[in-house]
Amino acid sequence: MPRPTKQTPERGSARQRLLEAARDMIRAKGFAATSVDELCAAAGVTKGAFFHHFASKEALGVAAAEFWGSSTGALFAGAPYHAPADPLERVLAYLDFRGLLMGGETWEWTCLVGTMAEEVHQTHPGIARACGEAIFGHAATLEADIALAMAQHGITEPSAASLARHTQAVLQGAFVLAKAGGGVEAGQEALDHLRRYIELLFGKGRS
Amino acid sequence: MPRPTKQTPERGSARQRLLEAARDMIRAKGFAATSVDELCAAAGVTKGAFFHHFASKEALGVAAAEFWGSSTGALFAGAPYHAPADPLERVLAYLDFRGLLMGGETWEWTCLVGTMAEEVHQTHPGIARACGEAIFGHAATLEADIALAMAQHGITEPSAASLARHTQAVLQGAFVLAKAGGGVEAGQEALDHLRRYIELLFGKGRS
DNA sequence: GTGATGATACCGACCGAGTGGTACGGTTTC
DNA sequence: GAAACCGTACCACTCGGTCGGTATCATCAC
Repeated sequence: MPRPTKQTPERGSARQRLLEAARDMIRAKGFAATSVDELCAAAGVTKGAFFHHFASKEALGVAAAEFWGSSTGALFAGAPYHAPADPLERVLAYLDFRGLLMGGETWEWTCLVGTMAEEVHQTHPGIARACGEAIFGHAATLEADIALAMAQHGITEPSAASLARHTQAVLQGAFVLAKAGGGVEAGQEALDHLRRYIELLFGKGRS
Repeated sequence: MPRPTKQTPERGSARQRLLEAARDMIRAKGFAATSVDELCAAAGVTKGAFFHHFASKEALGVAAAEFWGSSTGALFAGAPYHAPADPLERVLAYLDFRGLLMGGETWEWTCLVGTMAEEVHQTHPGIARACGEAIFGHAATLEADIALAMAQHGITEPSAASLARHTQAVLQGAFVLAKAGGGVEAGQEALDHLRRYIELLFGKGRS
């Protein structure tokens, strides 16, 4: 069966399994150190299937970044941090949610596109662009709540877009320090500082 | 001539040139994508020389991380940001200095040990450990000034060590966003937020 | 002074194990 | 039966690493 139905492109197919294997293996070993053969073995497919779905290893990298963007997009869209009525509370709840996500092995809770961007930004511009779209696209989903909170508190100083990007910078930095030996604690610590920064920016109080 | 003199172990020698080539090439292409052959060609040495000085490619990675730690250590020790009499001003001057360092191609001003840690944390624990020592060792050099500033302003909330580590988290995150397409502007933006956080923490004023 | 010894630094051909990628045949689905 | 899907065998090449050999110099017995 090439495609189960027309509207659900590839559910559980070889392509899907390859993307999932790539997501996990690249997070653990990096892009260059992940070989096509290993990927096929992990996904339970043959090399013929790989190069049927992806023109090259680089094309898989781009697809993996896009897959990451859409799957995490769905995760965050359905997350409970959107519940609070107050926009600032929603932003702080987002940070708490990111903290809850930090558990298990390091590669399980760190970011695929951050890792890939750091590694291939010079050698594979196409992959780097896809990674950038995932990161800055996710940052953009925070912008509305931040802008609302700023308007509500009469703040204009750093732009909402800039502050949204900064949350991602801190998270990416937290991942690096965690991998450098800081572990989950380093991640939580960075989140604590980011939360304190935002609380200070918005006058320390709530609502 | 094996060694020019006894007290200067390897000045401009093959080992030194290999470490410098590794510093630049790994920052641009990552550790796994940097081959020993390319490294030798860039350093102008043969493969025999490489494996005379380093037992393996992994050993070179460890040595490169240590080399990065000592060379950047010397750079920051001699930097002008230590001049101000006020400790808080020294901390803020450090951030300004980090901003001044951001220029040219991305790989020229991003961090070797952050890049390597992100890539090899799972596959080469020895390299990851050396990277961690470089990062957290550098953070420790900021701790004294931060502690002094905190005492002077009567602040106890986040520990000086934690805040020092956070500066490095923000910097590493800034590098990731820059590589993901944000460029130098993303780096400067993150530094601006970090500076604002510290100013807010210390009561917005100076001295 | 001289020759033997040994250590350090380096050269470069070579090796087996992978590497990304291809060719092509077969099978399944519409 | 066309097209998508996938399996197998294979290819040229590159990878990290090895190994025998050489060149240079310090040391020291004689």
